[in-house]
Amino acid sequence: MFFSIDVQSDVAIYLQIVRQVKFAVAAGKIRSGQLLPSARVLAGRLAINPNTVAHAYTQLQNEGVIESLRGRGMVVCEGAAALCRRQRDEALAERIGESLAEAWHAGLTPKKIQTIVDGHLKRLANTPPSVHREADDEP
Amino acid sequence: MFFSIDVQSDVAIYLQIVRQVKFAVAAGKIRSGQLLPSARVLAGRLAINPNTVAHAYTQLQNEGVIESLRGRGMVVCEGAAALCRRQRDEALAERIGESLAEAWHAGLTPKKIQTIVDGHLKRLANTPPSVHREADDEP
Amino acid sequence: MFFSIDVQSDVAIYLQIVRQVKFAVAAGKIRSGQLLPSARVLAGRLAINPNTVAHAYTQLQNEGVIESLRGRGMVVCEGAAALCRRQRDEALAERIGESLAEAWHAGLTPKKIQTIVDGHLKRLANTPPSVHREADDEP
Amino acid sequence: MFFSIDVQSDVAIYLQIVRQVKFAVAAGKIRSGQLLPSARVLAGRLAINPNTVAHAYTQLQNEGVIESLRGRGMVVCEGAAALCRRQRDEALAERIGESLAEAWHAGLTPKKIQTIVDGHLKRLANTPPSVHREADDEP
DNA sequence: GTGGTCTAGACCACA
DNA sequence: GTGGTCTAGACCACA
Repeated sequence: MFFSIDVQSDVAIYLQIVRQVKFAVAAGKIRSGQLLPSARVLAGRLAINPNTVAHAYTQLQNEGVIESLRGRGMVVCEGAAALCRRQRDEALAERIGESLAEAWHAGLTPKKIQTIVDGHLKRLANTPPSVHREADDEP
Repeated sequence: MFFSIDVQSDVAIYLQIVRQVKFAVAAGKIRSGQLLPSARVLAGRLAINPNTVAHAYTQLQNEGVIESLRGRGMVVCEGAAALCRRQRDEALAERIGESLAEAWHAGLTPKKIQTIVDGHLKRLANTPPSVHREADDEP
Repeated sequence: MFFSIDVQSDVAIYLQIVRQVKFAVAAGKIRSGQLLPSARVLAGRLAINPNTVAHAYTQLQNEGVIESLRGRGMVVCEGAAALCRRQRDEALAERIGESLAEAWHAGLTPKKIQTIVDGHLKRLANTPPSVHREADDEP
Repeated sequence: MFFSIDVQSDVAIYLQIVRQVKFAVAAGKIRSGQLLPSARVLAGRLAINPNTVAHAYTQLQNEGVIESLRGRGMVVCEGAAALCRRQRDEALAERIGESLAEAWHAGLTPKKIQTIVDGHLKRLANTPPSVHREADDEP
C-alpha cells in the first residue's frame, strides 16, 4: 500500500524498496512486529519480479530492520524504528552535505547557494510532506 | 593538467571525465577553440585506457561541448562555456533541490533542514573551493 | 528478423543498425514498448560483435528511440514511431534536396535534372519497395 | 580563388578539393594547360595542411585530370574537361538515384517523392547556380 | 601524430 | 538471462 517504484529511475528497484521500507518504518507507518507483504504479493502489486523484492528483503534482513518468521513472513524488528530514523537522518544530512559541497567546489558563492536553498525550501513549504511530521523528529 | 579521476568511485570513469571537462569549460579553465589533450595522452596521464577517454569525448561531442577536427583532435565548441555553465548550475540546483525535497518528504521540519544546511555551509566556508570563484557567477 | 548489414559498406555497422531500427520503428514494424533483441542475440544473428550492437543501442538510447529496462533489455519508447518517421522523412527529403542542389550548382538545367529524376523513378517503379507502403505516409 | 572547404564537414578535406577541382574543370573555370596553385600556396589560402592539398593533387594526377610539369607545377591535362564533365554527370545522376531509391525503399510513394523533388527544384530555380550554365551540357 | 571503428573478452549489478 | 563499463589491441582514413 505504501510503495511506489519507478522502473525508469537509475536507482535499482530493490534499493527503492529498501529505502521506502526504511522510511516507512522511520515514519512509524510500519510498526515493530508488523508483517510485511510477502515478496510474491508485493511483487504482484508493483508488477515487478519477485526475486527483486526478495533481494530487497534480504538486504533489510541483513541490516536488522526486518526478520523472517519461518512460515509466517517478514516482520519489522524490535527497535527498527529508531535504527531507521537514525539511518534516514544520517543519509539525508549526508546527501544535503554532498550537494552543497558540490556547489561550493564548483565555485558558487555561499550567498548564491543560500539563495538556491531558500528558493527550494519556500517552494517545499507549499507542498504537503509525504508523511506526518513527528514531534520526536525534532532534536 | 586539470583532471583527476577516482577509480574507486561508483561513478563511471568516463562520466567523471565528462563532468570535469564540462566544469572546467564552465569555469573558463578551458576556452572555446582550445584543443583537448588527445585521448591517448589523457589516458596516459590518468593511467586509464584510451578507449575510456574516447568514450567520454564522444559523449561530450554528442552534447555539443566539443567537436572533432579530423586528424587534429577535439576542440571546445563556440558557446560551450555558456552551455556548460547553464548545465552545471541547473545540475547543482537540481541536486540541492532533490536532497532538500527528500528531507522534507521524510518529515524533517524546515527548521531542522535549515540547521543541517547551515552546519554544512559553515564547515565548507573553511574549505578552499576547487576553482576560482567568478564574479559573473553572481546573479 | 528485420536486420541485414553490409560489412563491406563504408557506412559503419553500428550506424547501419541505428538506421535500420529507426526505419523499422518508423514503418511500424517494431512498436512502442516492444523489446528489441538483446545485443548478444542480435550480434549472433548478424555474426558481429555484441559491442557493436551495444554501440548502436546506446546511440538509439541517446536519441530517445529506445530505453533500457534494467536487467530486461531495450524497449522502444513511447512516441518513437512519430519521432522516427519525422527523422526519416526529413533525412530523405534532405538527401534528395542535397543531390538536386548539387546538380543545380554544377550547372545542370532543371529540364536535364527532371529527366534524370524521371528515369530513376521509372526504373524504381518496377522494383518492389523494401517495406509496405503506409497510407498515413501520404500527406 | 575558386575553392572553399568546410573543415566541419564529414567529407575529407582532400576529397573536397578533388571534387572542386574536377567541377571547376568540368565547368570550364579552369582550362587545359592552366597551372593550378602550388600545394603550398593553396594550403596557405585555405589555412590547411599542405600535405592535404598534395594528397588531393596526387589523386587528381592518378585520375588523369592534372599532370605535373617538373619544376613548374601541376597543369590541367588535355581532355580533362570532357573527362570531368562525364565523371561529374555520372556522379550527380548516381547520387540523385541513390537518394530517390532510398526514399522509395523506405516506403514513400512516387507521388510523394515527386512532390519533394518539385519543391526542391522550385526553390532552386530562384537561386543562381554557382557556375554559368553551358549549352554543351545539354544532350 | 589524430579520432573512428571494430573485435574480444572481462566483471559488475540487476531481474 | 540483461545492459553498463572497462581493458587491450587492431586497422583505418586523415592531417
